[in-house]
Amino acid sequence: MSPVTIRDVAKAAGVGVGTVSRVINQHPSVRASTRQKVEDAIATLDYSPNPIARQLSLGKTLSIAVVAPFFIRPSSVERLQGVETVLSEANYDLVLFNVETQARRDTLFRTLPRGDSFDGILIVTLSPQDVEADLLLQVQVPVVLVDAHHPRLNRVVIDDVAGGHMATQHLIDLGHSRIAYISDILESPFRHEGASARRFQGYRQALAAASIPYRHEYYQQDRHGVLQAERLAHHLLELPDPPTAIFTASDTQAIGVLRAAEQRGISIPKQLSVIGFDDIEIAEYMHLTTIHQPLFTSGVEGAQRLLELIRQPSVPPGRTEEFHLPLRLVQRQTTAPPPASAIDIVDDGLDADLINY
Amino acid sequence: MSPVTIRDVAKAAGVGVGTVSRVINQHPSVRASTRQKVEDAIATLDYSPNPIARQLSLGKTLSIAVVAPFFIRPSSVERLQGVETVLSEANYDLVLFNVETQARRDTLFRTLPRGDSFDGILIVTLSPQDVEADLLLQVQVPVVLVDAHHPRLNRVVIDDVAGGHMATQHLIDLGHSRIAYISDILESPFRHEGASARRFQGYRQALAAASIPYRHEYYQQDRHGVLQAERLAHHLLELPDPPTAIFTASDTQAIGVLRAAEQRGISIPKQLSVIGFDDIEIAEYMHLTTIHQPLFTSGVEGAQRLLELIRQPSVPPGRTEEFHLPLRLVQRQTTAPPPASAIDIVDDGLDADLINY
DNA sequence: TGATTGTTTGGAACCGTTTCCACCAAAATT
DNA sequence: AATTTTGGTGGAAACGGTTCCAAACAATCA
Repeated sequence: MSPVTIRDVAKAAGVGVGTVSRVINQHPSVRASTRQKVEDAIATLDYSPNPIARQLSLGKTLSIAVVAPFFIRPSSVERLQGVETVLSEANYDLVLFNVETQARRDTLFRTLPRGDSFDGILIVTLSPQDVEADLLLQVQVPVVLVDAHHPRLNRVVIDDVAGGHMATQHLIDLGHSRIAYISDILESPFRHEGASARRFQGYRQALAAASIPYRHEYYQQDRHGVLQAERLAHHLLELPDPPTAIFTASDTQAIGVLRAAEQRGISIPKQLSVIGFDDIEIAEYMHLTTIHQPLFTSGVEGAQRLLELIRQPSVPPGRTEEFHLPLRLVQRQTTAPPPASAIDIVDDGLDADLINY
Repeated sequence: MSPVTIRDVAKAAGVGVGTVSRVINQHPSVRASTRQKVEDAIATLDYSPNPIARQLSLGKTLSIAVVAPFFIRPSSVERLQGVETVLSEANYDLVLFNVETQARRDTLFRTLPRGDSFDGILIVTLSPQDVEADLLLQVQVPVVLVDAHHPRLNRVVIDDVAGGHMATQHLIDLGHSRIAYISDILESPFRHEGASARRFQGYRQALAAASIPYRHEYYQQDRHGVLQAERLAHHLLELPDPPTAIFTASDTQAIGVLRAAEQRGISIPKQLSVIGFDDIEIAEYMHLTTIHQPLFTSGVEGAQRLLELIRQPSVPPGRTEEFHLPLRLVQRQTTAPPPASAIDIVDDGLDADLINY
C-alpha cells in the first residue's frame, strides 16, 4: 500500500532514521532546520508511519476491546455511545466484540486476555466467573466492568437492589398490592444477570416492608427479549387472580408486557400498570414509566477509568474500585392507581376473578 | 504480559522457530512426532502468538474498519449487527468509527486510508466525495459502501426513488392529496444524504403521476433527529392549509411527527397519516407504517462483499458493483384515509382552514 | 553402493517502527 | 588552551512473528 518507509524518508532528507522518528513523535531535541528538512521529505514522499510496526515496537496497540451483548440489550448500545466518545477523544481504536450466545461469551473470556492485542478491555453487562477473572488478573491487562460485577475487578455499577425497591415502592405507593415481576433467567447459564436477581431482591424487600405477601406465581422468568416477556405477560394476565401491576427487569421486557396488554385489550395504565428499568431511548417514545439509570454516563465513566488504569499500571492490583451511579424514577404514562374494583379486595386475596379485564 | 515468545517455545521443544511457526499455522510438512513435541511445549509454556507481530510480518491486520453515524441513525446499528455477524464468523476484528460531526467525518475520510491498519473498510450511510474516493482507490484498500453511493466504489444500496414513490403512492391510494415530506437537509454539508434527496424525487414523481401539484410549503428539512422533525411537524400542522399526511425520510423523523401530533391532540391515523422509512425495530412497537428495507441484510451483504474483495484483490478496480436490496411497504396503524372533511376540498385547494384539527 | 528424489528442519533475513548508546560539534567552564 | 557539559544526530538492536533457502535426512531407484 504505502510502500514508503521511515528509511526512505531518512535517505531523502539526508538524516538517520532515528531523527525521522524523533520528528514524527515530536521529540524536542531536534534542531529546527533538521526538523524542517524531514518534514519536507515527509510531505514530498507522502509518507505516513505504519501503525502496526509502531505498535510492535512500542508494545502498545492503542486499541481497546469492548465486549457486550449489544444487539440483545439496547442498553449496551447507549453505554457504548459513552465509551466511544471517550475513546475516540483519546485516540484509541474501539474494537467491538458482540456476545449473543453462551459459546461466544466463553470463547471471548478465554481468548481475549491472551495475546497483547489490546491495551485494555471493557466488559459490559457480562460478569466474569472466578476463573475468568483469574485469567484477566494474571495476564495483567487493564479491565473495567460496566454494569457487571466481580469483587477483584474495577467496575461501574448501580444499586440494583435499591432500583428494584424503588420501582416496586412506586407501585405500592400508587395503591397496588398485586405486583408481578418479570425478568430474564436469574440463575442464567448466560451468567450476565445478577442485575435481575438483585432487582428481584429489591422487589421482595419492598413487598415485605409493606407487608404484602410474596406470591410465587407473580414471578416469571425467561430469556431476555420482547417476545419472551410478551409471553410471560400473557401468562400472568391469565392467572385466576392476575396482577394489577407488572415490574420488569428491563425496558425491553416492559415493551413485551405493553404488547401483551394491547393484544388483550387491556388499557394501560387504567387497568394495568407497567414499570420498566433502564430508561433506554425508546422508553420515552413509548411513555414508559421506568427506573432511569445513566447509561451513557456509565460508558463514559467506564472508559475513563480504563484509560487511567492504562496510563498508570503501577496501581496495586488488589485495590479495586466500585463506582456507583445514581438511579431515579421517571414517571410517564404507564403507571397509575389500580382499578377501583381491585383495590378493596386486595388484602384478603378473594374474588380475584371479579376483576374485569 | 505474555513474555513467552516463539523462540522460547522453539528452545523448549528443541526445534527451530520456523518449525514452531509451521505448527501454529498448520503447515502440512511437519512430522507428526515433531508437531507433538511443539504442541507440548506450547501447552506447558502457555504460549500464544503475538498478533501484532504476526500482522507486521504478514502485512495483514485481520481487522476491518466500520464507519457509520451509529448513534444518530438507529438504522446503522441494525446494519452493524449484520456486519458483526459476518466478520466475527470470519475471525476479523471489527473496529468501530462513529461519526457525529462533519469534522469527524472529514478526518476519518482523510486518515483512514493511510497506514495499513485495516484489511478493508466498510462505510455506512456516508457517501464519499470524489477526492475522498480517489484517495481510497489510490491506496488500493478494499472498500464497500452500504447505503451510500459513489460510482467508482462497490456498494450495497436500495432504490430510494422507488421507495419514496412507494410511500407517497400508498398515501395517494388512501385518498390523500395534501401530502407533506419531512427530511434531513438535502444539500447537506454532512454529505451522507442523497438518500433523502432521492426519496424526495420519488415523492415528487408519485405526486406528478397523480396530478397532485407539488407545494413547496409541504416540504420541510432540518438536521436529522426526533426533535428536529417534531418541530418541523408542528410547523406543518400550523399551516393555514395543513397536510393530511406526512411522509418522512426516516422512521426516526416519523417518531418526531407522532410526538408533535400527540402534543396537539391530533389523533393518528384518523386525523393525520404518517409513514416513515427504514422499518427500524422500534417502528413495529410504535405501530408505524413504513417502507421496510433489509437493514440487517445490508450489513451482511456489505461485509461479505468486502471479504471477497480482500480475498482476491486481483479484480480490476474499474469494475464496481451495485447490489440492490428490495423494499416493501409495511402497513401498520399510522396511515388511513384522510378525514371526511378534508376529502372534498382537495383539488381546488380552498377552505383549508375549515379543516378541523 | 551411489545417485536421485522428496520430505523435514534450522535459522537468517525481513516486516517498519522506537529506543538506546555512542559520538560529535559547539558552548560553557576552568 | 584544555576540559567539561550540552544538545543533536546516526545507526544498531529490539519488538515477535513469517518465509525462504539451504542443509540434513530418509526413501527410492538403478
